[in-house]
Amino acid sequence: MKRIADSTVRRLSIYLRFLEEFEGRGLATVSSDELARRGGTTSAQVRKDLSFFGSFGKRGLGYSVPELATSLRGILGLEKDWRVVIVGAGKIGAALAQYGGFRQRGFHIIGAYDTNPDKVGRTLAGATIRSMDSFERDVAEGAPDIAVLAIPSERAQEVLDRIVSAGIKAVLNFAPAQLTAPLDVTVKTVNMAMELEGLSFALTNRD
Amino acid sequence: MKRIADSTVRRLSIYLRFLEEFEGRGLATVSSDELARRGGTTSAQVRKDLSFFGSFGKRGLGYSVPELATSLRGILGLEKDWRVVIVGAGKIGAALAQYGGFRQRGFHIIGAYDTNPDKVGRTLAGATIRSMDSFERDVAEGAPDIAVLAIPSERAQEVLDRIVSAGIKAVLNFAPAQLTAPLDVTVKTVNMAMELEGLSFALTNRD
DNA sequence: ACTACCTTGTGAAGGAATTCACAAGCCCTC
DNA sequence: GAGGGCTTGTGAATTCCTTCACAAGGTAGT
Repeated sequence: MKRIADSTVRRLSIYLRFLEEFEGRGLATVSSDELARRGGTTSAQVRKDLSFFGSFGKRGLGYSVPELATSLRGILGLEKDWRVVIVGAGKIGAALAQYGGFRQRGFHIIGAYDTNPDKVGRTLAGATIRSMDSFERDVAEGAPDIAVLAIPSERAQEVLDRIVSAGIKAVLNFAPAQLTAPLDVTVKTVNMAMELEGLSFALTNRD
Repeated sequence: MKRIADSTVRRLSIYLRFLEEFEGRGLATVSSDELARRGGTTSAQVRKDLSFFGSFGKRGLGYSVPELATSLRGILGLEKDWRVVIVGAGKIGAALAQYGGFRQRGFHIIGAYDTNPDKVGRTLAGATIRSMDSFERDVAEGAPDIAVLAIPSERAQEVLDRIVSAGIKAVLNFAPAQLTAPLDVTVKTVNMAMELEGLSFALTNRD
């Protein structure tokens, strides 16, 4: 398959969110134009995004809401249940663990880790917090698909290396650090400091 | 000034982070190549990014670490102290308020809001949580620059509208919703659900 | 069944961002 | 102070992404 741009995948997420809203309201069909308006893009963009994966609409009519929603869930891999471990049970890790959208979309938290002995043994979103000592063993056994990295940036690369060598191929990183990983491991970084600095830039440099 | 791409601004943030690390280690100069390696980009990209704002290096030598750091702080508007209000004192809002990188980089939380009466009156990161009733009045008085929006998506647009009409020009949104605002208001959205779906896509569609 | 009207799917055009490649400039040594 | 070795700054080339524009195909009404 041709390489799909990151921006395209992000928009598919957005479209799916609207489709689910429409599904809930019982709408039968939707046009690329409606999806575009709600998603802050253009109808041509919507059609082009979808065209990478096939042909889902009916000319003259638009898209069937439930069918397109199902197709998008398939494309995004959301029909599968993903197994997630949270590494770092501090403020951010705990907030994430309790974030409802997680489980709702098929991301199941099967484990949580922290190096702080005070935290080990407590529960977080239904999972018992464990020490990192057992990490590799647990991963071999529980086969998580995704690791959420929520620890201070000083130790982020080091822990990422452990995650990678344990065999996990997808990481959502919240440490404000630029991390390196092999090409077959996908790392997405959510960097609040960077977003704030983007706002600072916008406020400083407007016309 | 020519329009600066979002991606450029994000990279400037990254460069600045490395420069501050180098500053701490007492390094005097750095080349575009070193910055590129650490930032996961190319030396040409680094030089091009900087060239939009001026000429900061010495040919044959590289960049003075403290000088470039100062220049970047200036470009990003970080020499100023920004006044931030947090709207929504739930799990995410609370985690954000306590995030250390905030104050450290000159973002000062001057207020917090929640509609839940149980939460009103408690303190969050040194600020007393207030009811939204006084929001407009408080904004007129305290003149915050940035609002952090951490409420459920159903009410996000409505609250954003209040933020906008109160006169705030920069918003960091954590609700998984596509929001619309006037062009002179900058909205950055951090959408965890979208990032997770991006990982799901990557895991599903790899070669 | 014919016509009028929509909306998709997609090559082609256009625009934006990245990478290339090299002249210009600075330092250091001899 | 001339030459060699680096590294910057930047037009030009390239690659990537978005927008345009329209033929193809479907619906609905008569």
